[in-house]
Amino acid sequence: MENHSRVPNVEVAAILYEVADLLEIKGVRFKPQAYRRAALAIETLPESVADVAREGDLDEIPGVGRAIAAKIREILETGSLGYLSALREEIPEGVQHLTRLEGIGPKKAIALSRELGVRTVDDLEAAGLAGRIRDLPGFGEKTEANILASIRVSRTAQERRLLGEILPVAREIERRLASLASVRQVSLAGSIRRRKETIGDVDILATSYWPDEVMEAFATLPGVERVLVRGTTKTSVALSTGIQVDLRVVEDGHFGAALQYFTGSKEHNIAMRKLAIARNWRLNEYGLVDPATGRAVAGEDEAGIYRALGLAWIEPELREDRGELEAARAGTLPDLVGYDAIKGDLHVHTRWSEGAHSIEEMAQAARTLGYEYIAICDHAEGLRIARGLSPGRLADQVREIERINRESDGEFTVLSGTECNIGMDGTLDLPDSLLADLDVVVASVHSGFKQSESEMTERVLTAMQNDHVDIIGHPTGRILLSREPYRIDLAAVFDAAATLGVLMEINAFPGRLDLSDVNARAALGVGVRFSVASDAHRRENLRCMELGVATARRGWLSAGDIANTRPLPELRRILRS
DNA sequence: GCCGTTTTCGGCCCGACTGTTTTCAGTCG
Repeated sequence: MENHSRVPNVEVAAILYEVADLLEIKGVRFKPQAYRRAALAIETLPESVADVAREGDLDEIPGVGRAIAAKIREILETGSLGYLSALREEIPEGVQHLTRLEGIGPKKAIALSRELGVRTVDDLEAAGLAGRIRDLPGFGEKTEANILASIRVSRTAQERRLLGEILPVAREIERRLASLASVRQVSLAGSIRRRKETIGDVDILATSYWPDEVMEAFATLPGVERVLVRGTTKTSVALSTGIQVDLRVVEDGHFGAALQYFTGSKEHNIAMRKLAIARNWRLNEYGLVDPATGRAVAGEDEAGIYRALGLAWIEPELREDRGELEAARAGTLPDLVGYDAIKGDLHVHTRWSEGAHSIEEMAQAARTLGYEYIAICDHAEGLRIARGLSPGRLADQVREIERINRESDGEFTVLSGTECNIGMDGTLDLPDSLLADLDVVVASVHSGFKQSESEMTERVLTAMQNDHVDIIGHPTGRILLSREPYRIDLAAVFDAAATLGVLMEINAFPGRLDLSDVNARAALGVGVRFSVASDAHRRENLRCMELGVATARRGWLSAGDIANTRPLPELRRILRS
């Protein structure tokens, strides 16, 4: 009999995060940090926090001491936390909403609530339009105008956007800045350099001896709608698309320190600064400095800073304070899969089902990318909405692929395949006799997302038992910013995948990135191997492979963990074993 | 509330920008 100790890690973490937010609003010092640290550790824990609690090992989680361990146990047993309820009672209703507005922190939110009785953003807007904010102590006309502007921005701009949407925009700005005569070096920084799956705003770093010229050029780039902040080292603008871009300009000699600092993550940097303090140094965006002598120990390049702190250089994708500093000290950082390591794409659609291009067009585009092979995995009959192929049509497609390979120069191979549908009971929508003739069988869930966790887990495990299944496609079904993953016991799925030799897909489509970085790392930990695949529906989509590789890198994967970094003969052996 | 290459107690990351202030608090990243 299951008790409710299946509260997912993310829910436990969410409660602790809210406690941190409310404590911060109360003006409590240091505790918010402690709760956030514990929440982050639980969010990224490879195993279920409920299992850890059952073993009595909660206090072994970094950042979890006696007090927070007790609160976690309460959450696991009751599904809620009395301490949080009490905090909610204490904080005036709505203050939390107000702090989400740019420029309003805990102090201003409390003042607005206490003095004006503001409860909602709508209340706040009414007070601002009536000119009642400017008379509060510590506020003025400009603050009032800024608050009204923040409300307008919050109504148009989305909170976060897909990496795949932002990356091209950021690269275009980077390119324009690099072309300025006054700019010496320029780099993307922040979460976009770390290739996080969603991005709040774009951070760019440049070096120059004429920062004012750079800032002027930046503030007048095409697409800039509003200048939010304008200084000599930092300028922030809002693009007409609602995307915020921050540019920092420093001198050349500080490039490494500034790049390290502005790349983050915040948690990674805090851990770095603690290492500096332990050596009686200081780390900031201008360098690693010995305060006793005022001399810079390092700062021109990133590697020098890591080296001075006794660490190997850490790839940006790993900088989340998830153990990378310890690994860098011990010399056990993974040799991350390179962006150029992919030799083929194992999940591609064509015009035969819902794709836009022919098999030959997709193959030609893949060849242009330097690939050696591509697997055509159109939907099967179960997905009528995607014009899935009947067994007869699929047999036709296999013959067509054979013809294309026969007529090719032999340097590129089209593999036959399918993305078959895993039915509600785990059965596949193609007969085994046909699956046996295909090179690559991807099996994915496309419907019935509301099943219970045990039903969904059983369903996927059943599909994996089929000897012909090589890969589980987009294993959690999530759609970033719109659909939550379905409930499934991933630990059980990963164990089975490792045992059966079934690959887990890291689907590189911009809105999926499924498995996620954290899930991929958990799977890696139990010996799972992967396919990183574009799920392309047209030629241009093949390029989103980059996003999947980024996710794999954030999940600590090496090339050897990914089947489609292997040359074709070796790939064939992996698929058949 | 956590934690220890200074520590089981006394610390806890650091600087830029803005606005309302006459020397600094609040906010952000």
